[in-house]
Amino acid sequence: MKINFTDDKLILSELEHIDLDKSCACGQSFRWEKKNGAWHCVLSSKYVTAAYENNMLAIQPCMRGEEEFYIDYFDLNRNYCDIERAIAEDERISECLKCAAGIRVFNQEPFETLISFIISANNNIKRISGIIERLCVLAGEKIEYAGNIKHAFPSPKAIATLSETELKEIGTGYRAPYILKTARIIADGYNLNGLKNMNTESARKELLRLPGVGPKVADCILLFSLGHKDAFPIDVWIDRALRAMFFNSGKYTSAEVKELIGTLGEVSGILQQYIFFYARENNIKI
DNA sequence: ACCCAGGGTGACG
DNA sequence: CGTCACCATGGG
Repeated sequence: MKINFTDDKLILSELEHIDLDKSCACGQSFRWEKKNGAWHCVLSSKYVTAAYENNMLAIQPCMRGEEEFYIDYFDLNRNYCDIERAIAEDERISECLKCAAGIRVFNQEPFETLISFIISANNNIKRISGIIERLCVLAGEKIEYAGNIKHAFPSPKAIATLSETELKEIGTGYRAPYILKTARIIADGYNLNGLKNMNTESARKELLRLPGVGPKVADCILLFSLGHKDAFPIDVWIDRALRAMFFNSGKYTSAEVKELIGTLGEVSGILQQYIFFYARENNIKI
């Protein structure tokens, strides 16, 4: 990877193949928005745009000294060639590469990921995105850049001080009390970042104590924001994919799937993203 | 009208 | 430990 700057633009070149469109739209993050050729988002209270062309990733605005944040966010220090080679060599999942090659698992902000995936429960990606956008408009700081306006994801305190009625009015439904209770716990000083330094199982047990966080949501938070790439979220799509690809379209026990995930290695959660993308792209049904 | 979506909770065995 | 009704909402 080569790092260059022109004015307020960071240009990363000599990257392995990365598919920014798939990565931003695959359902790991709900806030990236594509506007005339570039992806727009607010990360750590800053407006940012990202565009990929000619094998170069351009991030703007980004000043010298800020590049490490984005290199980490897009997981650019990880060798995805090795990961895709491992997938290619596993006949059970190699098919996923046809459509999912280039996917990257972002390293997102823990609180935003926590609340976002509480909202995701028994919901669909389009509606999740809409709810989160309304939540940001309702309680997030307005951020402007070059004539563009977006709202930052609200702080724990900003959500904790909302009313349950306000949360229901933006479409959160029965999840409103979960969002409120969990935001209050975080605003009260709970150290989410501390979970990065624990082993995956311990961090998972901690997350499961938060209202609205069950096994699947916990695994998403671990994988997408706490650096635990061995967390393997199983939603309805992955459930179908696992049955189709590993269990001859039949049922599996928790012990069997745990064993399977173990065989997929230390970054099984990243492989999960390739499988998830494939399952949705092909609308697999059992 | 019915089914589904990046499921969690609580009750019950 | 596993199962299951119930939970809001909007799109297919």
